[in-house]
Amino acid sequence: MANEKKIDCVILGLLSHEELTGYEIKKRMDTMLKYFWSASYGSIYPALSDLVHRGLATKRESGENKRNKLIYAITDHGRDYLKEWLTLPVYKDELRYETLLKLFFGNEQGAECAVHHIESFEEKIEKELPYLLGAQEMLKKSLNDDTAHKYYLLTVEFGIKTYGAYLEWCKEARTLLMENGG
Amino acid sequence: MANEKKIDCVILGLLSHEELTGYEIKKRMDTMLKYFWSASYGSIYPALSDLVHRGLATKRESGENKRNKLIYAITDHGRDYLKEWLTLPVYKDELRYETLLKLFFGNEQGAECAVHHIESFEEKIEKELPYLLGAQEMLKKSLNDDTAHKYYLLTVEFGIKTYGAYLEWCKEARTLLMENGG
DNA sequence: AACAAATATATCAATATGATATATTGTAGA
DNA sequence: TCTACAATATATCATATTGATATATTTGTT
Repeated sequence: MANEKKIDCVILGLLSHEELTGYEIKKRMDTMLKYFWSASYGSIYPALSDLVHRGLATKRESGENKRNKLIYAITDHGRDYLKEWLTLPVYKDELRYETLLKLFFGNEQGAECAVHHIESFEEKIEKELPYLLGAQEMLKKSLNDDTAHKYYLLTVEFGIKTYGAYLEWCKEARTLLMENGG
Repeated sequence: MANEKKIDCVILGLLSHEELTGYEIKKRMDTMLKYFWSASYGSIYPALSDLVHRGLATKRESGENKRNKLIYAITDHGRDYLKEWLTLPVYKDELRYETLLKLFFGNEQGAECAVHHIESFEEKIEKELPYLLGAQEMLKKSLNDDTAHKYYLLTVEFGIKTYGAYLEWCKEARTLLMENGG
């Protein structure tokens, strides 16, 4: 077992907290994990089928409606798999910032264009930061309710720290670009 | 023109600075861009062929050896393409940190395991930071030699700022995990 | 001359994205 | 009650990319 499909691990991780549908898994990722991970439906649904196939998760239909929700739960086997993955060394931490890419090649278009990208980046960060601060406050209060909260808090504080650094950098970068000509 | 293949844009960006072989392109990415972007040979070589096919780059053989290097250069058409992409709004900035993922689900294995991942992360950052600081110093000195250096410096300083924030966070995170039990 | 390391190109199965199609459920307002 | 819209929910697929690997050449070292 080395270099597992990441999507399997994220899904099992989320299922280790609670039973979820594919749609809910996507929502969890787009809110709680969005600061350091993402995935598309195109990987989630096939992965769920595969996990059930391999006995790492179970699928059951909920309710008695026309079209039932498909609710997935982790199995003991799945939990073992997750636990093993958690102990393995991290394979890769990766940044994929298009903003930085456009900036690196910024000389081709000039300072005005670069400053504009930095401003957009800044706005996006400033918009998201309050949610992280809110989450931090809530998690700090409920730290004793659930031992898992400590781990959520850690990742939220990672977001807050890095976002703070981003905002500092934005200011300095704009200054550098606008001095002598712009 | 919207949502271009990123690999095309990175390659054209690098070729806008200088003529390069596929191998050299990969090396540039693994050194200069590694703090915010990466790509594999499996995307670089097919993309180069495609760029030539579309008239955005040219390919020529170098030297008179048995097996010649294939040197690629950007065309005017390619430069126009790059310039247009640079003005378009950023589509996506994305973090993909397996360390944070393992931390988020860390409750499943406990504090000791989580602390270990943080320490590994910390070591990796501490090892890379000196290179960034070295690059910063060099670029600051040669800022007047080439107008592009200002843009390189910007991305290097982004790396330095965020790495600083990471190290601060690592300390705090370890403290949080180790207090009352560990 | 022998050998290792770096240079260089290429391919491909496995993986993931981004877009889209489709249908249902909940709900707010007319 | 009807209706329209948003949210919920599952699914698929062409396209993009990775990670691994194969292969060969050139350069540097002993």
